[in-house]
Amino acid sequence: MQPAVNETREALVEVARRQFSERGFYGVSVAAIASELGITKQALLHHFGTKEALYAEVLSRMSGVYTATLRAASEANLSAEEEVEAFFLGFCAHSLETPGDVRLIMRELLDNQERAGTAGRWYLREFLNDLAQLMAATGRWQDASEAETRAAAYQLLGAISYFAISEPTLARIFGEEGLQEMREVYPAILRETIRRQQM
Amino acid sequence: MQPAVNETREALVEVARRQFSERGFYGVSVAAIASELGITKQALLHHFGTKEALYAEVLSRMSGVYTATLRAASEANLSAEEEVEAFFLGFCAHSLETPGDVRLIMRELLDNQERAGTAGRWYLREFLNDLAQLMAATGRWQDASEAETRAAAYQLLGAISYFAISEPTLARIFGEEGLQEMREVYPAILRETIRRQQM
DNA sequence: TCATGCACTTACCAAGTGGTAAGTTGTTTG
DNA sequence: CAAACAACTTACCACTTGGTAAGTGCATGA
Repeated sequence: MQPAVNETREALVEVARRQFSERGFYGVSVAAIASELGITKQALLHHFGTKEALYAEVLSRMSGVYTATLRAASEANLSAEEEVEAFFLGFCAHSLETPGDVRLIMRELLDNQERAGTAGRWYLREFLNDLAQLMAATGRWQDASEAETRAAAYQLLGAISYFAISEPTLARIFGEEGLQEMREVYPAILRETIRRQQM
Repeated sequence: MQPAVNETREALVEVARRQFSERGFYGVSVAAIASELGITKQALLHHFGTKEALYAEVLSRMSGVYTATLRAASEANLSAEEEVEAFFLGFCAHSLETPGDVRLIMRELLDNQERAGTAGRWYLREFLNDLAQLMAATGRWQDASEAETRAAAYQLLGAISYFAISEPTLARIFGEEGLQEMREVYPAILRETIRRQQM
């Protein structure tokens, strides 16, 4: 067994994840990541070889985020409808709580055509298929086409993600208290949308 | 009158808009923008002074995008419900047709806390208020709080935007034909969501 | 004891960054 | 004709970028 996998390496991935989510791949330098831990950039390159490799490592660990909330929603013996609702509300809670994850994924969606192949089409395929399959088990979508089911799922995913990354901007527009109000009502509005979608 | 406002300057803004939307502020160099037009970067700086100023110019011209679709939806004497539906469907069509605009705004949402103040809180405030006001005129939201109405509007805005910027990724996951299917059914699914939201 | 290897450093490097300075055109205008 | 101006150019600048090379110190193990 390997108890302390590698402290510095783990710390680097953690710092990199935060910085990449805040400023994007091009907005972050390896030196900036390393210096936050008080080491030189060459120490970082010693561990990962290239900046791309570090980014890929960060991204690959994100796989868990989506799938974890999907799995968390299917614990009790719920109906498919309840499971779908539980997943999206869980994903919403996670996104508002940890917006960095959503930001990172959003940036990857924006960039991965340019810097293509970094993480391939990654994990998202499996996740989207799982989600579509779950929704297809509900009465509303069992007779719909795959594309329709995916479109419906993607709508909700997008609504949640977009709101999560917009918080700083919304805070500037409506003030901190205005944003807070929106944060509070958002899950209820979302649940309403989900339920109406299932009718 | 000034007929040809300034050809080079206009061309620079156009090229910059495309490049910024594709690679983001940090991913684009002034030299890259200038060289696409066959001029030196100093010619660009002659026109705009700094990279930031050029970016601000690009962003300020984006104001029209949102508000134009809002205004386009309120031409005929439609009910508030129909107007809301017309706006979101129009915005969806525009976003799928011209995803560059949506990408640029999405990048700005992600970055504007870092490079704060570039365009202030910009035009989005006015637009969101107009949209919320329009929705507040419908039966569904006339008794709801401002925060709830805004949350509902932002949901739909997010669903559309997220889908529009995801096209390259979705094409890689589901193939070009899989994406095409989603593109075709998306407006109908969206309209369904809007109508159910209004019930 | 000596060799191996890991984690890390200092010292570089070429390429690229945004930006300044000082012209060089060609056109317009008094 | 001369001054002014816009629209550029070439020549720099200091700085940062990701990455390489060549070590240094230290622990482990034969």
